[in-house]
Amino acid sequence: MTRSNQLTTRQAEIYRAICDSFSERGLPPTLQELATKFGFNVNAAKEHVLTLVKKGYVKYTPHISRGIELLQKKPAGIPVYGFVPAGHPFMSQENLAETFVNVENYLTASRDLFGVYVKGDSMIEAEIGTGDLLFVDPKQEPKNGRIVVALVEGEPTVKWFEQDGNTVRLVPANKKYKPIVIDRHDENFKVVGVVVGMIRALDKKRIDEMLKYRKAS
Amino acid sequence: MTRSNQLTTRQAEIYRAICDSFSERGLPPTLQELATKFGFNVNAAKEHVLTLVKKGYVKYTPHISRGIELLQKKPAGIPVYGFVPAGHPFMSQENLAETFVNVENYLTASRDLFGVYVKGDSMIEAEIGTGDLLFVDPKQEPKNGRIVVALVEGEPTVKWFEQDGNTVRLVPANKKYKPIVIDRHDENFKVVGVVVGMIRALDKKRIDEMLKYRKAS
DNA sequence: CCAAATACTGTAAATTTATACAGTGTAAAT
DNA sequence: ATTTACACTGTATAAATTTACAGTATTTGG
Repeated sequence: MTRSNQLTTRQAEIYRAICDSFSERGLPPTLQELATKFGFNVNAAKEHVLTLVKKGYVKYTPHISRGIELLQKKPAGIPVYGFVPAGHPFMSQENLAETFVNVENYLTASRDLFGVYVKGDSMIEAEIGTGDLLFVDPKQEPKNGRIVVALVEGEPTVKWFEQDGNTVRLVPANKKYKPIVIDRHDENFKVVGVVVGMIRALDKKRIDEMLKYRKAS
Repeated sequence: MTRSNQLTTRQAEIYRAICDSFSERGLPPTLQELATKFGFNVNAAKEHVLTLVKKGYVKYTPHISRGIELLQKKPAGIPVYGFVPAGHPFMSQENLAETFVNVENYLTASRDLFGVYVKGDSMIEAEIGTGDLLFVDPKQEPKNGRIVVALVEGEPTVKWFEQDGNTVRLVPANKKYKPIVIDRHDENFKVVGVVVGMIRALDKKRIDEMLKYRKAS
């Protein structure tokens, strides 16, 4: 048997065409479409697809249209390398990536996850600053010590959550500001959700802002 | 005309089913599949899809199988609300979301973006800690003041990048550690890429670790 | 040299899928 | 009161798609 998962030039062309179909139309191609594109017979297309299956590049569900799935989902995420393993973990074969992330499967959260941008410095001691994008899970129960997004008198805020009986304390992570103390059932108070993650663009602008704060403190 | 892009309960069910098909099988459903799933006629399915098109939820390409595309790519992102607008920006109609993020289009980076997990506390003053996932762009030129991932004698590290002529200083964001000073052309030195972003899961474990560091400092 | 893998053609049939046109009944809007 | 939107059924047809089976010619590994 030949080196089992090595693609021939032709097979790589077919594989590439399948990937292109996904990125251009969001759909796998039909066998006919492949055949037309390459100017060969439908059966040739099917054989190629079955070969790609055998070599572990795609999945194929028979008896349905467009039953091709990509197994190495490049378009759905970014390769992630574990940190440290000596040598050159980077830049080598793409295959060495441990996992692929996309936001949803990086965070443990319900389907209703949403994001809010942070404005202000009230959570700076929790390493959250202006421009950061917080991921908020509205289905999760707030617990002591978690960071939550709450509406207080119509105003949204991000704070530490602390509850003692019916008294809730919303504590900012910045000594400049005072905690908000409020009754759990207060009409003007509502926890929107629990912050389960954060993403930050580390471009020049963001870095300069970060340094500015560091110098000031 | 009724409030044009408001979905009825039934329509939302159909829309949900289309989304599910994408996330479970990586494929849009055929009209028949929709019909079977809901126990109605193919034509009912088509009408529903056309309604979703009219209301701006999906795109439909006629005459091909599975010609449904999602327009507001829920499975590829998370709705993001701008922070502040008084009232209840959250919890209301999904439509109010300003944008949808996914990692790739949140960050300005080349296609070869990859991720590495952070281990250790050497970048703690730059608000980067153990467990954070850094996004690294290997195509970007390192410039003074940027955070980079470099290989020094085979060991990968995350540091501030400072260059003066041929001398490169890799500065840790933690007073406990000393900068690494090295020649730009040194064989044992290589910049792997520039850190362009970061994502952090803010679960219980991560928060506890953050608090531990805060107390210690 | 021979077997296996590669890369196809060709015809035909079976299925799946989309479309077309004609209806039905209910509820909400004007 | 009437129109419109909604949510369907039913039958029929056409087109797209997959599958099945039978070949051909070339290259590659042992």
